[in-house]
Amino acid sequence: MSNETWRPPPVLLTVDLVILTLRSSSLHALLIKRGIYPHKGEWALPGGFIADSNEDIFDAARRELREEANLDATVLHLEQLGAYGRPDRDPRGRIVSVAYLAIAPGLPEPEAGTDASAASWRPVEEVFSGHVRLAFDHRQILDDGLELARSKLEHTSLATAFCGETFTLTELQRVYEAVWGFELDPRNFYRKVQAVPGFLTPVGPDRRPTKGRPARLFRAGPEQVLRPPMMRPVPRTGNEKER
Amino acid sequence: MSNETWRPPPVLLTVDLVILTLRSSSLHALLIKRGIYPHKGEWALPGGFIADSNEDIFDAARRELREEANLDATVLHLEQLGAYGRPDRDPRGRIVSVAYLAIAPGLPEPEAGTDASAASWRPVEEVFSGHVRLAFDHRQILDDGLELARSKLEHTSLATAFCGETFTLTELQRVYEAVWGFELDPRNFYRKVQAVPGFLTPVGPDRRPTKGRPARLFRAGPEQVLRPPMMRPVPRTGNEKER
DNA sequence: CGAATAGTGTCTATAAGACATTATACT
DNA sequence: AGTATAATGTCTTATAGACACTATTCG
Repeated sequence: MSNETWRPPPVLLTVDLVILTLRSSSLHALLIKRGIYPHKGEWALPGGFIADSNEDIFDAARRELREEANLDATVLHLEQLGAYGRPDRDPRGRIVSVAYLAIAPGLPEPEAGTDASAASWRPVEEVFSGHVRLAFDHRQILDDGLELARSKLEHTSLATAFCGETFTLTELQRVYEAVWGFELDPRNFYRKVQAVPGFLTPVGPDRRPTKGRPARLFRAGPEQVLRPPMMRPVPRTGNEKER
Repeated sequence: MSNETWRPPPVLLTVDLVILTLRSSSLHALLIKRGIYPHKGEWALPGGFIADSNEDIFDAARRELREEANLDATVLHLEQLGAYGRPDRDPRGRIVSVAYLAIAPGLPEPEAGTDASAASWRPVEEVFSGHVRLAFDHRQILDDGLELARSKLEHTSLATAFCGETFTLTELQRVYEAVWGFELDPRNFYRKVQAVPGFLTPVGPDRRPTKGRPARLFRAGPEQVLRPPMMRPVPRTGNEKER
């Protein structure tokens, strides 16, 4: 169907980042206010073009994470979400974006990056139920990133990526509650996380002081895959009382 | 970091397809023997460049599915696997591939496509345990596609995409067994699929004749998400008797 | 001692795993 | 009748969900 002289059309490649973290027990995503032409002034996911033809896409994601969010990718969870390539997604031309999901523990205040006039952690609940408009197809990407995070919380140890090096059971429970949007029973949560081999490793005799009884500390265990899984309480998607 | 005149480097975009089907109760993938330069003569996933700057990536996957595998994408399950963009993955230059996973029911014999000197369904077991070399990073892509299929069999109705319009419980069980590589107990399988609301819809009084008692027929039900999930018997990954 | 938070047990319902028998068709 | 395959029940074990009390620290 193609002849000998046909050459495939070149495209430009960007990476976009869905960076999630917990701030005061609620889920936040890092957004930037665009400082340049397409969608200038609108909120968008941090990201940018690959730097040169030899830059690996994953490396580009790490670089953007550092440049735009001032986060060290070597200690962060970072995984690919997918490629977004609708032909009309960017007015500048054919630009395909490879999106990454990053999970950050702490709360380093964001810095405005190169192309951003502002960067800030926004509650995802506000972005969705409120009416924050996102540039390009970034709403879709954020949505997909959230669903991936929600899903991976069930059967992987991803939740620990939201926590620091060590954490308490209550902190871990807050992660599940914030990402899933459900309150969990602390007694059942306690029983379930303890029952998964390799999920959590107790840390010495140290305890974290609180207003009440000090809490035991844990760190992420060796197991990446949770069996049995931590299942989400209710529906995953819409209708299920039917049939 | 970039100055005003800097322009991002263009890349070329391909789509590659992991097409899975069942042939005589064992899992097969469609592979082509490359007929042109890079890795000529080696086995590879079907795929090709996007046709022009206005072609949507998903449409390109559908097109390749038709051109290279003679399959009608409108009735097939087709979903994105991810983007593969290691800088050295293709000797022709910077070529990023967006991989798709396709699930086909029937057994239409493949046709050699444009750039392929041969196309054939190969048992995936042979590709992995045997030593079929795959071109580019296609082994990785096939691996990822397989794992996605295995995983989605657990909590979605993807298994029905391997079957025709209507199917028997035994046929559906063969899908799970072939993809997971485990034999399942027919009695427990029967109980579990029946217990998931919306998974299967019985089809009239029709039965499929066999050598023994004729089997009831079902079609895929309305529910895409399986609750409770059909969980894989053993380990998902390596070590779990520890701790 | 009272307030605050952590840590744990028990009972019940639902789902999983192992296992054997009955049903319907064909020859 | 014999063979082949489908359909289904029961018992036991594991996990999930609901729920309430005890433990440790601080002021």
